[in-house]
Amino acid sequence: MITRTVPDIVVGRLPRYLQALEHMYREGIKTTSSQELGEAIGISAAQIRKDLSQFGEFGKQGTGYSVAFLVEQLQSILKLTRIWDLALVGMGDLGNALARYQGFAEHGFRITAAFDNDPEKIGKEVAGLIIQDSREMKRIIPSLGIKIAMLTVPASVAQMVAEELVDAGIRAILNYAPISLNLPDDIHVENIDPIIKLQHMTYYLD
Amino acid sequence: MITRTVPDIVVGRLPRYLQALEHMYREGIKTTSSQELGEAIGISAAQIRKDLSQFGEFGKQGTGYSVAFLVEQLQSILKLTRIWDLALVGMGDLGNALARYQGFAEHGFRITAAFDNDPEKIGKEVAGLIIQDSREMKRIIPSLGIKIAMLTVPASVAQMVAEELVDAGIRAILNYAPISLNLPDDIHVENIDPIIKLQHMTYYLD
DNA sequence: CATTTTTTGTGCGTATTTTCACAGAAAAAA
DNA sequence: TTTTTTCTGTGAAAATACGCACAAAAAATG
Ligand SMILES: NC(=O)c1ccc[n+]([C@@H]2O[C@H](COP(=O)([O-])OP(=O)(O)OC[C@H]3O[C@@H](n4cnc5c(N)ncnc54)[C@H](O)[C@@H]3O)[C@@H](O)[C@H]2O)c1
Ligand SMILES: NC(=O)c1ccc[n+]([C@@H]2O[C@H](COP(=O)([O-])OP(=O)(O)OC[C@H]3O[C@@H](n4cnc5c(N)ncnc54)[C@H](O)[C@@H]3O)[C@@H](O)[C@H]2O)c1
Repeated sequence: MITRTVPDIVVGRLPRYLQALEHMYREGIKTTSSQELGEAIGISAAQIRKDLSQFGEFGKQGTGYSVAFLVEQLQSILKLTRIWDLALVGMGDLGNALARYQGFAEHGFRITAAFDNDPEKIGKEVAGLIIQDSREMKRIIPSLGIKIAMLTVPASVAQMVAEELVDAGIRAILNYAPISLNLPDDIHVENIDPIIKLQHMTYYLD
Repeated sequence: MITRTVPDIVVGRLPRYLQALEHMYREGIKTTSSQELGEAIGISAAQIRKDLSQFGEFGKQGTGYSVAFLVEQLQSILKLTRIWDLALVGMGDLGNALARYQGFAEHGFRITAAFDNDPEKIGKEVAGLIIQDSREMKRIIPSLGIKIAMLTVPASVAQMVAEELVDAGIRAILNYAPISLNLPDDIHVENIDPIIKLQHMTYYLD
């Protein structure tokens, strides 16, 4: 049996399935179908079944899927059955909002270290975290085994700071700076940029 | 001449081209090529040329593209040659960070109205905006001609508030709540959700 | 117990998206 | 001027992604 590598576009949809399923779980819904799940998130039922079939058989004909079981399976596929430590770099307005956001902890992501290079900010506490000097990243990040960073520094320094993060052993970066980072191929970068999203939407407006 | 409708996936890449080109412009770079632009953002040169060819011929053989001219053209295609007014709904941590973010204004997006339903917050000022009662959305939004909203309320009320926004004449929503909104097909919704992005990345990590 | 209904997993055809590769235009070099 | 180099725009090919439609399994109904 050959283990075909799963397309990234499929992997990218799994968290959306998981989000909807966890919502159903909280609502007390025990069972769902590809049809119902698809309607909830605007994806065709066939697509969902095809995507899931990449990883195994999780449903029962005539019945559909057990919500709790499918949540478990998706968490396992996405490696969410452990706690992931995060580094947060750049404690300005956005960094502070992220530090206080409860959603990360609720989903097994723990912000374990916060960094800035502003002497005024270093040493201050935010949401139970002491802001540390970003010159210490290379020492602290490996010592805590952190593999994922959220980058909320100004665009002008984002590339440089990203390189420092990679140097410190970071393997994945969630980049909020409005610039595309140029990093080695084995570093996973995802971008969050509201301007890009707004510009996408204006195309369709008058 | 048939005006083939441009694939959404192509439209979605244009803001990224624009971002990189504006960066080049600020750096004083006058001319670029599909090759160079592609390397800057990690997209193949052929892809960029194909995408642009959907809208016209913007380059010169042997020379490439004038950065300033291509910026102008992309802005025009994406309808960015005007100011877009935005409504910001939900003035918690994230809403406040967004209200203070300068990037919107720098790109022609003006947050014109901010709403919340918390009596403690209504009337307060944030970044020059007076927070208004969200019960007034239906009156205020049309009166200011606002078509785009950023939604930063708790997930539990996001669907309801989104429907109120549509009712108030909003045509496009940038949704930060971790839930998929169910709205009429002609409303453009884009989601920003860091958890979804992190869960995508963990798949590739050990 | 037989029949009908529901719903999965998937083979296969279709549609969409990406890449290739090259003619031709402009610029640079000879 | 002629030749060489550079780089676009685009058909055609290749690769990827999507969706239909159905056998098979389970549950519900009669
Ligand atoms: N605020 C928002 O809502 C928002 C929204 C979208 C994107 N962004 C982007 O996110 C980033 C941060 O935005 P912000 O509004 O919080 O900006 P900000 O200026 O408030 O914060 C940036 C922080 O980064 C720190 N910093 C600067 N250089 C550093 C370095 N070399 N190492 C470590 N820390 C450093 C600064 O001291 C500051 O605390 C920017 O790139 C911005 O474009 C912000
Ligand atoms: N804070 C973050 O960094 C962050 C990151 C990602 C996503 N989010 C999401 O963004 C949303 C807001 O996050 P937050 O941390 O700012 O939460 P928050 O609780 O600080 O703010 C929510 C705000 O919405 C207001 N609100 C509640 N019901 C409302 C209604 N019916 N009409 C108008 N306003 C209403 C509240 O009064 C509050 O001011 C949440 O859905 C959250 O999951 C937040």
